[in-house]
Amino acid sequence: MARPRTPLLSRERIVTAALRLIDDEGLDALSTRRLATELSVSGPSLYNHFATKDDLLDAVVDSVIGEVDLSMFSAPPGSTARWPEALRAWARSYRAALAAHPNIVPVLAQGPGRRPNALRLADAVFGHLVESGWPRGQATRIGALMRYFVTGSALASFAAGFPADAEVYDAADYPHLGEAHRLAGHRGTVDEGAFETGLEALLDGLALRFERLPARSS
Amino acid sequence: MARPRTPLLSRERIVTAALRLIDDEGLDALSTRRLATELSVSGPSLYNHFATKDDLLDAVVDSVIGEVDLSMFSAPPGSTARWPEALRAWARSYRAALAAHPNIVPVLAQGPGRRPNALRLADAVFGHLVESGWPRGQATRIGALMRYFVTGSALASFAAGFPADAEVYDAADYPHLGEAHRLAGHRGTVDEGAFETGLEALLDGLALRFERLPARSS
DNA sequence: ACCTGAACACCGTTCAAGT
DNA sequence: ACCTGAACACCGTTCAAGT
Repeated sequence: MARPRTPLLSRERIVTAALRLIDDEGLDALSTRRLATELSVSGPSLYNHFATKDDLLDAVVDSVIGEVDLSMFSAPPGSTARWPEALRAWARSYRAALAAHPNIVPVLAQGPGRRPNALRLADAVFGHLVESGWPRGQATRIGALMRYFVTGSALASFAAGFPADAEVYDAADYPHLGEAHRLAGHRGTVDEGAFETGLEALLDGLALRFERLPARSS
Repeated sequence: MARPRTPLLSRERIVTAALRLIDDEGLDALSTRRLATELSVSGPSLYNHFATKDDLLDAVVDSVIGEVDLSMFSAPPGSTARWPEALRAWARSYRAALAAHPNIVPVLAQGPGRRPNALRLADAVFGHLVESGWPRGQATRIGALMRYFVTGSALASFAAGFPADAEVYDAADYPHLGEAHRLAGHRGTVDEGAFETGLEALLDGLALRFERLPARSS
């Protein structure tokens, strides 16, 4: 065929197909050749749009991060003590975006790198915390620890991590896990409950620290 | 050569070499052929000791989990309100074990599966919380959320995730990240500080919930 | 500029053959 | 039981060739 008069591929079409493949069959299922087949082109065609497979993965990751709502960080001025509400709403949106694509979370958890949406996210959180009265050092730490918690919670279902067959949990070896085989059945509620409990505990703990902050000038 | 009179390989030798390869060069550098070369045998030899590469990875992961200290959960009886101290000590040991081998954390974060050390860990945490007075449902959630936080914090350095070259952080795009290029220089202290802040906030938040629990009979 | 087939250096895994 | 070389069906990526 050689060059068609209207391009067969675009970065967007490739990213969409790659994400679907990862969602449906896991990160290991994404090979350049397989993806090309899915798009009805030959393998090397992809290299006209992305320099390497890693570059392509970066674009997939950033498209997922782009789904995270950041609007709560540009609230009207004067609402300075609203940071816990903003953080709560953001954490839920962040988790929802990642949990929709759990297979790609290990890639994304490596940090913002040069991905624009990831950098925008970090900027919005940090900026909001500083404007709310947190010292810059503390704001950095809070951004980090929130990312730890959210990515950890989206990385894999806690409940689904336990095998569903009861005979795994020999009472002699694991005296307290007798009911663990039932976890997989409740995976949605267990993970949701753990996330919400952890989020509220974190926000409460941070609020205690915020109250102890020396008075600020503003 | 064929079968030597004293075996060239053992599961332990293979696991040790695999972990070193992963630590030194990353998860992608671990191939069965490369690992075999490192061990001075031919590729297929490994299949006498592990059924698949995934089985081998499972063994590597479990050897890392085996380093986590669980002794704080078998404290003398009567110390029922000691769960925050136990959780704190455990979380630090857990994080230290994972942070020593960050490249394998994505694999390990998928859940305990059938790995004995991972199941032992889950059993110890859950058992201790229940014996301390937490309802079983809450104990499950706390085990989950602590794993979220610890694996998230060990998965990747927050600080190292930001590029060290200042020109990435265009002030027009990211108004608050002007100093972010310095993060990589402080990666140890930033990540340590974020982990400790988050851990204490979580424990404080959980303690508030523990106090609100209806009185228990015992 | 954008696609192709051929080619290179890799993979994980199977299997018959050797001791 | 435990190792070997040969083989199979895959990889990511490069490159010359086509329009």
